[in-house]
Amino acid sequence: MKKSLPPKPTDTELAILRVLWRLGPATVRTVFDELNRAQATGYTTVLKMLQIMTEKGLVRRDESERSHVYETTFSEQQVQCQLVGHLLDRAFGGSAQKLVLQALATKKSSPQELAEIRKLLNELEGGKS
Amino acid sequence: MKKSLPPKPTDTELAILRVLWRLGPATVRTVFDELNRAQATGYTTVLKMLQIMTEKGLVRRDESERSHVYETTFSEQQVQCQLVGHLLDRAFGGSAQKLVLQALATKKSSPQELAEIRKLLNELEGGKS
DNA sequence: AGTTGTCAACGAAAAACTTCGTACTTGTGG
DNA sequence: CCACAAGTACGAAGTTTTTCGTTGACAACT
Repeated sequence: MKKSLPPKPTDTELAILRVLWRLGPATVRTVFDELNRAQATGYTTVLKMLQIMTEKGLVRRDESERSHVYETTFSEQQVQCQLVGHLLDRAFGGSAQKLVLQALATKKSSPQELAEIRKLLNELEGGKS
Repeated sequence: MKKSLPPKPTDTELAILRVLWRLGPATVRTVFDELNRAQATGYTTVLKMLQIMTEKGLVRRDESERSHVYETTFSEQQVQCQLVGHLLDRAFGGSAQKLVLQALATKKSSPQELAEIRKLLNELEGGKS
């Protein structure tokens, strides 16, 4: 079974995807309003982006209503996986360890977060078959 | 004290930076040869890229010899930090934890690597001031 | 029927990135 | 001095990404 992988989204596309992940299926108007909380942008710009993203397969469109409703094709995790994989190859020579160390060094994490990571670490080490 | 941060390199630029990190200061010819091991590309293309990267401040150029010698302006770690920070903001809502978990899930790491990570984790938790 | 507001579609322009041909320079060997 | 090899500079074209103005459709309201 062949799994179609998400094309790597650009930064702008990612910003839109993040809105859709947060709000669920939404119209251009909704995405536009939400996006404008953070950054000024034109309505037709968002519309065009969503049209292009539809062509690329990043989102799907329900045209049954006059205002089309867009939803993401891939889960947030799928895309994150894609992006991490890309960065891993391009910048870290494929070493997840280096990336992780860098990430932990880059941004302080709370004790809770560190505990979460430790937990996963235990599973990975312990659950070794 | 103003810290000049590296502009985010594109994928192509990153490929060149990686050669320079690996080999140290090098001429266009050297970078070109090295790059062509993996992917076919033209000599003047590499030259042009290095010229542009010089303008952007990603590399510096020693023109004292006829064949100019290029070297990176920023360390591999500095750029990795920049890229991780970028991805963190754009795709993970700033949560290093999520990125780490994703990275560990994306690619299997060896026990040694996991141990390394655990070590850093201990330092971060223990070295709490 | 006419006006108004909302929407999708389209195309064009701008910006960023990538590639490479061509021209000019300089050093080397004949 | 001439030809050739290796190098840099430059500009142009191709590609991708981003932005937005304009147009036409459609519905609601008067």
